[in-house]
Amino acid sequence: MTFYLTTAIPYVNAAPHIGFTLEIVQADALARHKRGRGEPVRFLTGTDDNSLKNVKAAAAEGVTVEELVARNAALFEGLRGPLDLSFDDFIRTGSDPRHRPGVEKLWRACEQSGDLYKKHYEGRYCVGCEQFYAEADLADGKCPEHGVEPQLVAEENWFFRLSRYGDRLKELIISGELRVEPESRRNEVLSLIESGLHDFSISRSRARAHGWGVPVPGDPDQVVYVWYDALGNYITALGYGSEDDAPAPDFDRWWTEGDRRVHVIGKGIIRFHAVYWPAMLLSAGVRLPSDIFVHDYVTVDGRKIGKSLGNTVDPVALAGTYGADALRWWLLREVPRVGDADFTVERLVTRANEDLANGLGNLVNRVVSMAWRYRDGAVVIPDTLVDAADRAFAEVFDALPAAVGEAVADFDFRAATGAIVRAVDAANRFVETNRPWDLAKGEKGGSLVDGVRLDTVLSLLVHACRVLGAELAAFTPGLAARVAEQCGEGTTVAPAAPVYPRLEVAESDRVTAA
RNA sequence: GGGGUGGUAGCUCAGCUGGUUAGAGCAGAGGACUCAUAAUCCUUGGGUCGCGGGUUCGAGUCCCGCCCACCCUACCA
Repeated sequence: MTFYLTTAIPYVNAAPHIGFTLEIVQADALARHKRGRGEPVRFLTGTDDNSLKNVKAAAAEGVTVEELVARNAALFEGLRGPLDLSFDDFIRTGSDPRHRPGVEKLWRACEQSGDLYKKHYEGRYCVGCEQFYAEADLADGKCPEHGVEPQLVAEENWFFRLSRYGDRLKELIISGELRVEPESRRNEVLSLIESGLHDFSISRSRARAHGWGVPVPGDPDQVVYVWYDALGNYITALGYGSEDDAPAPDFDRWWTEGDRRVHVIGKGIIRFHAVYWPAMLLSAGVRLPSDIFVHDYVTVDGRKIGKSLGNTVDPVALAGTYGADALRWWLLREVPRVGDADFTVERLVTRANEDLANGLGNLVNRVVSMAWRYRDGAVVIPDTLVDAADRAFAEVFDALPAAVGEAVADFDFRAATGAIVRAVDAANRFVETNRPWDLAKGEKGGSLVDGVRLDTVLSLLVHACRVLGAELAAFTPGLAARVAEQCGEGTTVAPAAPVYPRLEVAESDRVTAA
């Protein structure tokens, strides 16, 4: 079963923050998990260069848009190493040559379906905000943000007949052909559709876009609305629209004929992904995504992330201090399925120490150490398990891959990582109840039974650690690799060495009590 | 204004279609062990399940109203 996974493409008016990190790590965990199961995976991320917010940010900094976009896009792409990401492809809507032809093709396809039309539009536009305001949103007729009276802008724009597609979208979502997760988000989308869909504007005047963006095919005075443009990245990255209908094998394989086409997005952009985008594809005669997984937001120290709030957390610095595994683990283990999650360095450190250092790390260390101390690193695997408790223990690890797989299939990372932690706990308990050190003493005292028993117990534990290493690979790749390496395979284990030392809150991160 | 989500032990959260004395982890208290990263294991205290009504033999779980937090959205009255 093929999996094509995407993140949303963030606009790059600033460096990446921890909020986007959640999204890309979730997508990465999905990608790694499926690859680990032997499924063909293609994982795309990228940047939205064409947003007007980029234009605004560049102006504020006094640099050209190209410069600003290139610089920040590099920062997003640069998350790869520090966060241990495995995306196969990275698209930039501005500079990537494959994008623009695809957007043009998509436009023409919608046009041919008769879904595009030009309409006169009038509204109160605040130049500072770069957006239109409804009368009701104005304070004393002035922009609430800038305190300036918005100018009355009247222009012709292209519109998309979204109103045509409500029924079909509803049907697709109800039938599950277009899956929206979690369920509460699905219901939200359905009620949004039921409340009535209105055509939406998909172009801006060239002047208002400051000449930035993709010109409308056949109407150079207009620029394609950034959302219409940006959403297209999911297929233009696969070669849709490349070189005047040259063959696009990737597009065929991963999209048209692919099994799963999964978008991972944040709650703020559901309407675009679950309504606008599918409608655009229906219009263009292109297949729809199969899954849209929606996550909520990360707050920091109890507050929404914002540059003006001064509480942005640099994920690269965080990964540098505490490691990619710790950051990934927190994002996947502690962020709830529904509801925002509050990030603090203390929580990151505590979670990593409890689960990874004290739990798994210590387990691996004690097991491998005993294998060396009592057996010189050799593992003797018993033919059959006669003891019921042994069988029950082995069953925990036989069942673990399926349990993790099901949780991941539900996009429930918390449940997936939780299942792993419970297995770790079971293994630590198994050590305590069997007390290998006592068995070793008994063996030394001449008990053959104790010797055999020791082999059995150690082999069960080594096997457990190997399974844990494999299941952890999607979530904490670095740690998982060390576990796998140390636990070896077959009848030997590598020398013992801590796979995950405890973390401490860095001096610079210590919050002074307010 | 409309729609939505959340409000469960000090903290972070589980609790599917209503059903025995409401759960887990962490933190707190006590104990055990020594293979291990002062790690692990066992025991234990702690909750008016936001508030107020209602339906029911029975509600954290359904219905109504309200409060708080957040999200999306809106010129119709």
